Amino acid sequence: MTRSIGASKDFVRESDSADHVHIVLEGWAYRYKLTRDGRRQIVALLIPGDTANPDTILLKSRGYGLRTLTPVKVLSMPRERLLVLAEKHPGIAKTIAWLAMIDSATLSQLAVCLGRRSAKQRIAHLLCELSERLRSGDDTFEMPLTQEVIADTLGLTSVHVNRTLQLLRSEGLIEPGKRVMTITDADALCRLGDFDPDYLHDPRAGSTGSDAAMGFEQSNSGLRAS
Amino acid sequence: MTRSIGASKDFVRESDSADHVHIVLEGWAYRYKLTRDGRRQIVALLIPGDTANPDTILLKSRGYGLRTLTPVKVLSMPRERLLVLAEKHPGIAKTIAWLAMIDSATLSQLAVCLGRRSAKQRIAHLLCELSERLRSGDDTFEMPLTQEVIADTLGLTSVHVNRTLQLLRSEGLIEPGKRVMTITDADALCRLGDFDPDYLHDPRAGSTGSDAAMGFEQSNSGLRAS
DNA sequence: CGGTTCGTTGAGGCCCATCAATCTATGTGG
DNA sequence: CCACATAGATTGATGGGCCTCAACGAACCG
Repeated sequence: MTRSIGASKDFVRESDSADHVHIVLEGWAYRYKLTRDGRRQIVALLIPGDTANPDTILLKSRGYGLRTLTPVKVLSMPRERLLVLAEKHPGIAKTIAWLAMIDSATLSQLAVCLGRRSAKQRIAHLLCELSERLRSGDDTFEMPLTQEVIADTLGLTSVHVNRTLQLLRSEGLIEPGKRVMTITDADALCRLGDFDPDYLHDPRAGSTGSDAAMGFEQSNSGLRAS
Repeated sequence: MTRSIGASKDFVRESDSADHVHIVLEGWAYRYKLTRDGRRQIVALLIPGDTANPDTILLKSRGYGLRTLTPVKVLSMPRERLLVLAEKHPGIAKTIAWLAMIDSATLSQLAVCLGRRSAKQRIAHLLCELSERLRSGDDTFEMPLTQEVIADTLGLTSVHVNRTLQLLRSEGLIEPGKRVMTITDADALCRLGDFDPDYLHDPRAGSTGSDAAMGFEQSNSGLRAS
């Protein structure tokens, strides 16, 4: 059920049949889409704990690929088993829906970045988001992202990412290292990137006084069951 | 439970408490997000049948607003009632999850447009998508979209949208009219926009031979119940 | 030690934003 | 019915952010 995969490996291709849901347990990966002319847009960066393809549970989407950045350990579950579980346990069904909704919210944020922010702002926003999601506590965190990966995430070119990173460094906001990023001025970076740290913390709305909601399990990790 | 709203009205603001789910029954609307400096990114165009805020069911997202384009009739349901229904009826729970996943898929497409396509391609893609979603059959359809709305959807300015529309017209691909759009050369437009008509037709994956899946209701409209 | 990936730097140019003005259509009130 | 206001479409001029092409350096690895 769990699988170890090397770095830089496509473990789901666009053409694959979408019959398994994958959860990243260790390492980094990403979800991406390709245009006909070969350009790439990374649609989600996946860190430990993330569900790589939440929509596979109900959709024959097949519209994207999944690729590892580092060596990765994934938990893979057959879609149909999840469907059985979801039917029997409302808590699991709810968790699945919740994952999809988190995905939507994250993608909306990405759309704002891609559509309405400058390169500087996009990078600032991405770094704030990663720092937040990794909960590094420290302002320094491992970031195994190639400049080209950053570019394909933010709709830029690697050349321009390079120059923009240097710009941010020269302004004292960040200090990039090898596979490591240090945020020197978190406040300024958040302001620049128009980053709202709350949008990730969306607690489940279910627990606000509704009897119905109380019937659901409150665990955040309904999919971790073997 | 159903409400009629005039044109160009915010019926949900970013700051509103997110306690109702809205389904568009008639008219056009959109979901949008604002940046701190006042720029706007439209994150979803809503046509009759669309759920305006599927994520509200489980998330206290509140990160976007909803605004009408034309006079609109919406069906609004309290979030908590949907939670109760979802718990009792797996089919409804599944429909809710399904809506969220469709939303993700659509947003992924948008991200590709915003990140990796030229203005010409973005507009071509949008028009192909609208034509498909409206199932107009005909190549002419009502399209109550301001050039500024198109711009805010595609991450452009209205000025550039104007010029690009003229360009597409001069190339014989489209024929814009007042509140109406005619697609003159659908094949060329799809090719230009790299449009895949299948990505919208995602049938539910549940019905492919799984006993578990068969247990779910197959209706596409689990939310239309009063 | 040669190959490969990734980062870095430079020159040049285009796509699209910005600013601003004009024009049209629509509607509104007197 | 006309004067006026407003929203949206159109057009021009200008500039800049980012892309493209290209070359080189640096780190890593078998």
